[in-house]
Amino acid sequence: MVKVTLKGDVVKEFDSGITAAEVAKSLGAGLYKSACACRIDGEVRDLRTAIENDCELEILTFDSTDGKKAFWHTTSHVLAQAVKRLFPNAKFAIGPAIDNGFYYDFDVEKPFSPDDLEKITAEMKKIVKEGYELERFLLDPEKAVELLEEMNEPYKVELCKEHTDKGEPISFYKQGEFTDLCAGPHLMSVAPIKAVKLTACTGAYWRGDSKNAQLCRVYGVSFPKASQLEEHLQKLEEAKLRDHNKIGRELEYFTTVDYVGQGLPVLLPKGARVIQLLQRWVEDVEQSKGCLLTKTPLFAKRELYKISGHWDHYLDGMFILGDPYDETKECFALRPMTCPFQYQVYLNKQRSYRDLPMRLTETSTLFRNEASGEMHGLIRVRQFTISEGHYILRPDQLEEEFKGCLELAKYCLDTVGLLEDCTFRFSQWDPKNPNNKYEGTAEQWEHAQSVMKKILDNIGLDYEIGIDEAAFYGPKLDIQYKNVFGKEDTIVTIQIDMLLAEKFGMYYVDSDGQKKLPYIIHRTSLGCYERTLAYMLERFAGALPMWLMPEQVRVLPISENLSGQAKEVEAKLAAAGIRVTTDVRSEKIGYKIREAQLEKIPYMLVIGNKEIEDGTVSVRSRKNVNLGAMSVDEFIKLAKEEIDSKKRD
RNA sequence: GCUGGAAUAACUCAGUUGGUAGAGUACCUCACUCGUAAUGAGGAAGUCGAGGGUUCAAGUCCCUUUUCCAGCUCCA
Repeated sequence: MVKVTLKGDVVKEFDSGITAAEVAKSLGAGLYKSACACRIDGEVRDLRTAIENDCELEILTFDSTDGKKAFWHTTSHVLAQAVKRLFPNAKFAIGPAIDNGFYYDFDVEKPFSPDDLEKITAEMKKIVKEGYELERFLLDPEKAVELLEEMNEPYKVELCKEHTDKGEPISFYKQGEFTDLCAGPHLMSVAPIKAVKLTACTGAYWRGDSKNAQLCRVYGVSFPKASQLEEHLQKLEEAKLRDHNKIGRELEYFTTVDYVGQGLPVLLPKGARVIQLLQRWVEDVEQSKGCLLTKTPLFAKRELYKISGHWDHYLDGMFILGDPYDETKECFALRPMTCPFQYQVYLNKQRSYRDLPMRLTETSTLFRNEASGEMHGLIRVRQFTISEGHYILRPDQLEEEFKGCLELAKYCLDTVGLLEDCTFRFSQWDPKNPNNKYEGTAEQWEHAQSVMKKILDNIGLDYEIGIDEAAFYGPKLDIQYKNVFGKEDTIVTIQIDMLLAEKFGMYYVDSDGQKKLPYIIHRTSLGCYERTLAYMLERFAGALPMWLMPEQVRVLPISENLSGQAKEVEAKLAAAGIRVTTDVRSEKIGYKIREAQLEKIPYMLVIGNKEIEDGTVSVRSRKNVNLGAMSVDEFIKLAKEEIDSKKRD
């Protein structure tokens, strides 16, 4: 007998060797029916797992993350089965569950067309109806490779061979005529997959390496109920309504022009104004934290980048002015980073340990020649402006200054409303990086990373580790943000650099009279303004916090002949420092309100004969709330409070 | 850079097997002077992204190219 501890610390006894599925069945037919996988002593397992020792057992349904994953993973097998039936020559790569569904990579002669996807979906539905049970079986590594070779699956053979040296048996899952190499866990049967949608068909490189063959990746999502699928698709549609690339254009924050070029958005007055407001605020915050503002050139001779290492590591990413390979002529490059420029400020004269830390910051426009497929709205562009700082410091100051940088970034992100959705990534080097990406020795890297780890752990920060995500000169703490499509990018980065100071000969004279190399922190406090604006537009669906709105208040006279009085109100507000306009057109009040609402204007002040008699304004907020009549002074007080507090929804 | 999708009026989109361009909104004019998300009438507006080709005839078919979108790779 085994003792199984269930949810709520309920302990039940079963015969040894009972499967998790049978335990679920004993607990209730409903639970058994909806069970997707289980967790045994904290580890996610297959429902077929036999229980031979006392353990804690949790039955995972579709409501749990891991239950969903098993469900979606099984759906990816159904997808593969359908593809095999319709396209017998397709070769299979991998087909995992992801955060919002699943995908499967196929090697096919021609990528699937939308038409093909429909046919595949129909075949999947057929397979689900056929209701196959999944069977799991184990093979010795050699036998497993043999089977996969027999099946003529070269990618699977390659995957399998990686595990053969461990000597452990290799697991397979079989449903009907279809067998796949797979670690699981999986559903007991394909029958519960009632609703399936294949959402996209794109290219993806084998093993994520662009040097390898490009495969055809089919994305999809599935649910136990059709209504859940509909709800899911509805949510995706709603998310798209927040897409900055859509509303940023509609609300006239930015536009793009064919003949200007890719990745070169044109900021319209509203977008330019928000960025101006952000920049002024960030510069003030930074200076209040002891930062010194610099203004350095936007481009420099090739020689500067040779010292910094950018010429060797980043040439493809730079815009070059001149022939990079003609050493007899002057050649310039637009700057992709500020570091080597800002170091010149430090190098301007001899520095003492007393001068450190020296916190340099700049509102810095950068140029990066991104590959043509990379550009995306305001999130990924070829020219952007970032608050970029370099703190030059003694080793003993590293921890405190690093913490200061993190506090600054968190403060900035919190103020603009993005912090709560951020995640942290400790980006480390990969000694096995095949492209010789990293400068410095293994010792230097291990040292820098262990120092950074200690600092992060002391702070108690919850972070993920990103291998091979470091900068070429050092490890990073990246603050990550997801856009409305779930794609993650870095919004803020703080980096520890123990290499570049030496390259530039940046010394300080220490208290013992010796010349020593400083450490450098590369940091941004709010990231680049274009990207931050994009995320804010998505986060607030265009209704930015009032302190950043280009137009904060609109005065709406009920009829055209009251525009004189309305203009007086406008002047009063403007004098109080509020950004305000008046809609003097001869339109109905409902029409004017509708327009102001669609433009997300925080407050609308309606003025009719009644208000003029009472000396008041009728205040309506963009949250569709009528706040009633109040005096202009009262409203100014209310508005100023909201602006000064940088309040956000 | 790679894979797939797209580009028609300022915007959102329709346009059948190839037969010569259409709606709503916005804009302009006029009337209305209005009470919390769309007043009515009229008008103007398109080299169908660009270039080439097939054809008696191309928005529609083919090729090239630019830009936009999703994904991969890369990256703030």
